[in-house]
Amino acid sequence: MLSRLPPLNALKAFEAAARHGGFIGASDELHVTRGAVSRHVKLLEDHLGVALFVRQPQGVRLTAAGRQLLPVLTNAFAQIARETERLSHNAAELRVICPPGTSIRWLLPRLDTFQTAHPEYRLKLTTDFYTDSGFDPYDADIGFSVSNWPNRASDLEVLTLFPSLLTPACAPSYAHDKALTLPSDLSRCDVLHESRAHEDWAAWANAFAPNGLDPKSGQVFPNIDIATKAAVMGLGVVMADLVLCREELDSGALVTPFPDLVCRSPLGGICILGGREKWTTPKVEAFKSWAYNSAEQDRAAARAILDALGAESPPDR
Amino acid sequence: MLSRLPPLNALKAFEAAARHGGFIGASDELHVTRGAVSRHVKLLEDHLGVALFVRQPQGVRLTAAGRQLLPVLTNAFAQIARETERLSHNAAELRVICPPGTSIRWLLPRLDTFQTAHPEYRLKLTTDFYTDSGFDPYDADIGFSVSNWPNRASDLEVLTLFPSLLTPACAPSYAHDKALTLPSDLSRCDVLHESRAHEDWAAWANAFAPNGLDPKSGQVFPNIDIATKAAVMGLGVVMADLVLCREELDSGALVTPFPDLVCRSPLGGICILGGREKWTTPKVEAFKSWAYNSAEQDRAAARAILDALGAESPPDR
DNA sequence: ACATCAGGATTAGTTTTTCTGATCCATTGG
DNA sequence: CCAATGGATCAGAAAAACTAATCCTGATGT
Repeated sequence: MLSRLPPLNALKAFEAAARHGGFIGASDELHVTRGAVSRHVKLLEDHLGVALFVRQPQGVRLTAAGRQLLPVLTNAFAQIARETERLSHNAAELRVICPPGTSIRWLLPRLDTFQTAHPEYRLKLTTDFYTDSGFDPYDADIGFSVSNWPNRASDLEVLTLFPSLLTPACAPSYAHDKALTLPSDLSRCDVLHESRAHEDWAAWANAFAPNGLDPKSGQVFPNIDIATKAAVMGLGVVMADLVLCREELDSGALVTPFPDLVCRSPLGGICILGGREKWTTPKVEAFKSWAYNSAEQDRAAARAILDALGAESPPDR
Repeated sequence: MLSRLPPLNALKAFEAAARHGGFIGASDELHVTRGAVSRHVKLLEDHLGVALFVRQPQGVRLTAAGRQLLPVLTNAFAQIARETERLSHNAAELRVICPPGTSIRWLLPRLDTFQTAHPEYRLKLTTDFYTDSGFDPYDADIGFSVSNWPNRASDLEVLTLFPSLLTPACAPSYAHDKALTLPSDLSRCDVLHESRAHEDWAAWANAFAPNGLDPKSGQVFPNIDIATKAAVMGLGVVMADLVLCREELDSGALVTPFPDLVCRSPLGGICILGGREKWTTPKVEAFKSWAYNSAEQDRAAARAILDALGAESPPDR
């Protein structure tokens, strides 16, 4: 393809002029003056060595050559326009995947501030764990761990938003009924789980109640939001994330029988995960910085709790 | 199509870069520096709001978006290149139609001077009367009359090269044998015709030998060249064009029994005919001016003959 | 470990292109 | 005859593209 193309802008001017049947229409469409269109067309005619328009006082008429060239250009430009628009449109879409619990308890309540801060992006949230539901992979993933992101642990970037601090929680009446004062008392309780695993209970039990309870026992709920609501309704003890359950803890709907026995989630915390390729694109950058700023309160709260406990744990990046 | 297109030169730069897998290859192809390509690509990426390349120290790699865009552009540019090249190629071709007699006796002997004067045009000569043998009509027609040009007498331009002057001619021996001294002597002769019509004999007979001979009698040859050669061989009397038969007349191969009885051809003369649309294009203009200049001698000769006869006929344009 | 190299990014300054805005010109319609 | 339409043209101004030099990063080679 050694420079066999005529000046492309001249082609564009000709295409517009031919389509409008005159230079004025083209100049309106292209937002330039008639003279500019006239010049472009002449340039193209000189380049090709063939007249494309017959000039008449009433306006221009296409020559045979012009009639042959027009549809080719219109078609070629349409193809280009279609594809570039599709890319732009795609680029303006910010596809985020976030599991239901985190969505309901953290992301969704804050999302409107992102939309107002970045109206240029249309955010598409998927709460399934991994719907590989599209041509194109997701731009970012919010969640507890790397495990959500399908088969690509290598080129993955991570930004932690806030640590996940765990302690058992239940309705005040339930704590009273079960007379919860020691971790070992939990063996008398109904343990509530979110679906995915039992790592949270296992980690806490490992730290504070070795052999005191079976992490695999108890009822399983589809996500942490429903498990927490079940605890509020007095169905048992949930392993509460101090950030995600702050509302219930603040309002007294849930109480923590062992407020000093707090452990970090083995999953590390809530973070944003993303493929390296897209990690520094403007839209992901915008989302990351919005999310990180939105989590500032949560990080502060977690820091306060850790400090109050004597801070034996170093801050994470 | 309201300006939905990205900067076209940026698209071209991207396409070349993507095809070459690097900016250096593209800069070679486009004959610009690497920086220019880099800038173009960045401009396009900014315009689309999406990265097309992943920059790495070893070079660039296409992103998913770039991979999607590349084939569309390559294809669109190829279509444009194909059509514009076809038009250019066509434009460099000068298609001339000229009947065989005029071709052999006037055009062909002079054609090489046109090719050397205008090597930028490839001349394609067709000696059929009207081969509508192509997508595109002919650029010019050389011949006696308007009649060759198919069904388009209205938007037709004409340039006369030289007038056609007619007088009977035959081999010297034939003139001697038949003792030709008066036009009425022709009734004893074999009249030789070129194929197309008998207007030439009819016109001459009408002017100088009313009722003296039957213009429809005699032998018919496919073109004026063969008819003339037949006359040279002593087969009869041909109605000779003083320009087209000058060689035989000068050499004495043919003689004119009635040198003072010259009439103008009813077909008017040899001219160039052309459609109005192409009449002033550079290539037709070049051909016209070359042909007109090449005919200068012939016009002078015709003028001399007319002057010698007393010039009762006005010069034609 | 250090120099070197390849490939791209960046930037200032220059060249080239393109655009404008005013002016002309030919035709057409009232 | 005059105004309006549609294009051509030209000088000056604005914008874009290009160059050339330099910087940067990771790979390579000794």
